[in-house]
Amino acid sequence: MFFKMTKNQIERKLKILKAAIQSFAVSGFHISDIDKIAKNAGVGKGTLYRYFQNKEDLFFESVKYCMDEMYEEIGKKLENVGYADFVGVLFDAHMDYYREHKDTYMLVANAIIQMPETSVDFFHELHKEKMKVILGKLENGVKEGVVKDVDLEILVKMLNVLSQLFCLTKDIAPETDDYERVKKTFVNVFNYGLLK
Amino acid sequence: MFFKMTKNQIERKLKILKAAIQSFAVSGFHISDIDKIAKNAGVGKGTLYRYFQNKEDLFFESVKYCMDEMYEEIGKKLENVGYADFVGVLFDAHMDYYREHKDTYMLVANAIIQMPETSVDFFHELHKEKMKVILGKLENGVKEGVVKDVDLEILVKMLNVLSQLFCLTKDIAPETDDYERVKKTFVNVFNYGLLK
Amino acid sequence: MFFKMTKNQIERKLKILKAAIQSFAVSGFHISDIDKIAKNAGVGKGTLYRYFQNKEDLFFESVKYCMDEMYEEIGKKLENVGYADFVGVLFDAHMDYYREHKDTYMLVANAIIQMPETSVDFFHELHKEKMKVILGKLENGVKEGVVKDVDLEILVKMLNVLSQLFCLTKDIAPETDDYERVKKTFVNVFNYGLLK
Amino acid sequence: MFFKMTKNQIERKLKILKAAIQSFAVSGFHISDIDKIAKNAGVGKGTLYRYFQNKEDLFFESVKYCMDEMYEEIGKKLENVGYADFVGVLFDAHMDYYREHKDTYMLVANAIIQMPETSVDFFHELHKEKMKVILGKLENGVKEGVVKDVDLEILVKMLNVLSQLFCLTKDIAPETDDYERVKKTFVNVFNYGLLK
DNA sequence: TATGAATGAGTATTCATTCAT
DNA sequence: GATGAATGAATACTCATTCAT
Repeated sequence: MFFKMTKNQIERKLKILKAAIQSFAVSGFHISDIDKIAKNAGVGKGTLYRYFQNKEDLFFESVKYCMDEMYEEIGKKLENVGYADFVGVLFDAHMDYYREHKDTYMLVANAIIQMPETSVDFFHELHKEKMKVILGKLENGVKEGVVKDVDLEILVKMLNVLSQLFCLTKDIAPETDDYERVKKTFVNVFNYGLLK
Repeated sequence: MFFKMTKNQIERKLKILKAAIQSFAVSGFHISDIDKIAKNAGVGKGTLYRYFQNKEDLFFESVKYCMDEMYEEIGKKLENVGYADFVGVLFDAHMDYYREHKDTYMLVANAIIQMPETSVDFFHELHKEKMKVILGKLENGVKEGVVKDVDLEILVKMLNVLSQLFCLTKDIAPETDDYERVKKTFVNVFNYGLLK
Repeated sequence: MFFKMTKNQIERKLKILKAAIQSFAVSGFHISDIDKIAKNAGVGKGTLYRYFQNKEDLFFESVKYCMDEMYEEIGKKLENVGYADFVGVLFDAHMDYYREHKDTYMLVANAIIQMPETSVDFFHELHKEKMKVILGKLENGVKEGVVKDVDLEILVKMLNVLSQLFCLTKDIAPETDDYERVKKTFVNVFNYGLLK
Repeated sequence: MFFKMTKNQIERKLKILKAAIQSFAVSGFHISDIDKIAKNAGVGKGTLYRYFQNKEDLFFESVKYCMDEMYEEIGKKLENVGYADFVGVLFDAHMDYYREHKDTYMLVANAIIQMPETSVDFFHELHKEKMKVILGKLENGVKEGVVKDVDLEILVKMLNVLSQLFCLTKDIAPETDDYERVKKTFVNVFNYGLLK
């Protein structure tokens, strides 16, 4: 929208984005109120509309921003991990991120369902992109003969989806005392399987 | 709400419920329009409000109805299955149900996210209830020494959640040609684990 | 919109229409406020929207209503008039109507200019229709050899437009003391050319 | 507003005025957008507000400018005309101007209706001023005994108003094939009564 | 002096819920 | 009991005007 933004403008756009993320995460797309978002961001409504075309655009940008941040951090934690620990670290990475950025995390997890039809495809593309790092890691595991030769693309989806869902499933969420129990089950089943 | 409903009233309530499910599944909670639901059900708006307290109530009852139907059918398919096939059959059961009742399935899967705060707890309780059948099955497997002694409650959540999520993840949905590939990965990893 | 309206509903619609006419006449289309119109009509905003699709529709219906009323009354006054008096009576009819229904009159006169593109054609058609009575009258005059054989359609427009414009031209409006002076000029000029 | 404007400033003000006229003529007062006007004029919004107090002021100045131009040209065409041709030439002058400056012409014709209350009186004064030339012409006609001694002020208004209205009345507009027919009627009716 | 980013009052329209018939 | 007309709170978005740079 702008060729060049001043430092101030970049900060301002970010302030709006943060307020939007907060609102979308807690209240969802429909209940979120542009007026309140602007107020919380400390800017006028008109200003918000200078930086974002409309509510949908603001929503999409919010989700995108959160995904970028989240997968950046999760990716880092997986960088120097051995394959035996991979599943456990992935699980922890999700849970940690969830604990520290609950709103952000929820927004990403719920995004597709709330998202207006038009953005869905683009969002899927974005998601695929983010998964590439994790995928690469596992492919190396296969080459080194440590990881079974299952369909990795699908596996990654499973891991990712599961980690997310655990966060959303209230009674086994990271706040729970059961955390270790949950993690153990998750890691065990994934690493060694269900059947004896 | 009523001490006794006549046959006619029961039918009427059901007609409203069906119309509501259809609308909520396709359009979600916020976009769904009470007026249209009543019209599609062939009753007046006032009548709808005799049977359901408000929009939230109607939504909750809709989801409940769908869950009852869905887990009844999935439960049946798991009744006489050996443990080695358990994961595969569960997977198929979900996918089959999805294929035949796509809207209903989506409604159940998305319910929590759209649901107003107040109903969330109750919904979780409901979900737990439904999982009991599957849980019982696996517990027998443990007793018989065929299934590993992992935390089954958590395992059931994993299985269930994953099955659902596959339906929602566009490019591995049951319509895809990749169905068998997806199933194989799912079953393999769950039954035998990721590491060699 | 409604197959049948109850007496109450007809009254209600009329109340809204009256309030709308008042507002549109005084403030014009753009400045008029749906909220205030509803309030002045003593109904809720939602009710207004039951009877009229949107602001444009309300505007168009308002103008139509005024035209019907106005030309009905002007038409009556022209019914039993001899050709020698025709121009004078037409002039008076306009001025009288203006005096008693200033708002209405102004609304009709200004309608086309404020009207959204889409309704303009339909409005022109309506106007033509209204002119037919006056036209018929003059045609008889021609047949009877009392009125010159000029292009009557055009003449009618001239007469009509002029009468209207006099009302809108502040310093010669019917309130002015100059009224008789104005009328005399109008009648003289037209008659000298008009009568054989 | 400024004690002295530099050449540059005069040019700049004119550029803004031209852009405003264009916009007001095409879209009317309310739909016209200050932002776009400034952009089309190639200046910043702030600059526009240095030269014109507000939107209303800009509108008024736009109309004034158009009237000056228009009556200057029409006045010229009437300078050396005999009284027998006067009505016809006046009619043609209007029509010609309309054809070549349709937007401008419409703006002048519609101005009063769109104009905010406050400017209306001043606008009427302006209009009177413009009519003086034509009036003087006719007064000479009376002195020379060629023109009837009707109330000339009123006559001028009639002539002027009618000419304008013809332009605005769609199906007899100057573009139409009927133009000659219209003109003949106009001239005949007026002259027959007007000339001794 | 020129600019255009920031502002927020203002407004058409929708839709859950009520209640008179 | 059943109906659907009436209601008005709620909300995204625009645009004239200001003012810091």
